[in-house]
Amino acid sequence: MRSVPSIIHLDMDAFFAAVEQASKPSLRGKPVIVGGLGGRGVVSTASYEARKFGVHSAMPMAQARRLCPNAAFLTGRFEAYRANSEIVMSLLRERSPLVEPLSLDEAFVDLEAGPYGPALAAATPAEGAQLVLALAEDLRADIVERTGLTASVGAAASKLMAKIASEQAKPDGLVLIEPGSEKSVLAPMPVRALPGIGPATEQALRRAGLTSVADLAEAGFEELVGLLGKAHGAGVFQMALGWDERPVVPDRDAKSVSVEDTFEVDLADRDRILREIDHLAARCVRRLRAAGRSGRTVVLKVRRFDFSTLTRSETLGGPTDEPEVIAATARRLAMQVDTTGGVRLLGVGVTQLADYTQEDLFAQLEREEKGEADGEGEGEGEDGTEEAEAVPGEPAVRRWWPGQDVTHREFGPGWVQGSGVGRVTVRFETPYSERPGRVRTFAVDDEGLAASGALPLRPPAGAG
DNA sequence: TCTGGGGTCCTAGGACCC
DNA sequence: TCTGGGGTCCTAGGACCC
Repeated sequence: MRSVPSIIHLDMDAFFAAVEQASKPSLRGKPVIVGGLGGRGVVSTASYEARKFGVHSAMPMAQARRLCPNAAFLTGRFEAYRANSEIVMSLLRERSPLVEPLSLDEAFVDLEAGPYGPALAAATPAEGAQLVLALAEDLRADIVERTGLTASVGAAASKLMAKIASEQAKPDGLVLIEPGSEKSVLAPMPVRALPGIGPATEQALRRAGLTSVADLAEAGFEELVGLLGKAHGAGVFQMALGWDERPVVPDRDAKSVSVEDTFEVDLADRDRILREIDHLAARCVRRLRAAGRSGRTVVLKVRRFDFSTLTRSETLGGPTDEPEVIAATARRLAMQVDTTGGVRLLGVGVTQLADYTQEDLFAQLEREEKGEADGEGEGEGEDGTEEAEAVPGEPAVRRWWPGQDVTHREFGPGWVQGSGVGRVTVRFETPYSERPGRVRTFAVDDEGLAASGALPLRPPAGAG
């Protein structure tokens, strides 16, 4: 392993919630909870103010509301998260071409491959560590300057230790783990501190009397492989010794594309289930095509009323991106599963992706014979969000969701605080407002009110 | 008001092939 | 008529991560 801690792991602090607080001045310093707001939603991200009340990711939203009733509860605005993620990733790429994003808010960077690589290679370990610290602080400052958001950074000689270090650095911090000190840093930690050890593995290890990383290192390769299986056991043993040679790999191609929906009320009706599968297949295809890819194996996922989950898959003769083919395959798979008692979730996915779209000749031929147009629409917007189901003979009712960006003809840009009983409440403020904005209430069908896009967190250059 | 959505990797059995 | 042994593909499920 290298002698200079030139691998960094960057993790944005409470990313989704932080973007909301930066976008909405009235929420700064207040508990903010982002996630699914329906009856079956869970918390995606809680701001640090909300975490003080015990709210955390993956917690059922109903429980979060009980713990922290005065928080702002918002649905995700992925457009805004993606835009800020791209700014952060571009700042990372200025430091090295070897950037490996793990999600919108997390990435590894190998500084040795970047402009400071030669300096790092020539430095003594002590000088190298100082240089990495300076580079990391510079990066964190750039991120604040460009987005107003804070990031935590870990630096080490391996991905494993860089990730452990960034965890220690949270929030808004920087931690460097000296090369050579890996084993002693890890030893006192609980086994759950190692990435890849979740609740099930923790339990298996606990039953064998292993609770700390030191216990794992002492147990040895043979015992861990016996407890956890070949691959996992070997991996856990290496991690316990602080040994990790995995390279930072940029631009990994996705291996699957899938969409799924949990329904507010379990679905019992077979026809309704088949219609939902058609919707999901159409959404899945839209994502597939946007990525310029096609897939050979179609996967149907069903979660039943009792939360038991199963998948059924079918591999086709060749890759396809035809909505009709994917929908028909998923429907066929659905006919094989017992749905009595109701279905809580349905999902449609595609794997065995082909590098780029190879036209499915059979489906194309079939389509030409029938003279069909492309399967568009499906009652959803371009971004895949669902629109209210159209009811013939009735005007469409507009839906407003908490957190949503809007503009009003008279009052300008703002965001939806809440809506109900025919009213929608809007707070008029932008990321650049110096004070919390004013609140006004409108009829849900107010003609002056319209949905709008997310504003950048920093005013565009030249816009004052 | 119990438990989202989008992924990755691994295991294991049976089919199939040489 | 006491059994072969790999390698690869397909399918299903499970653990884990953010």
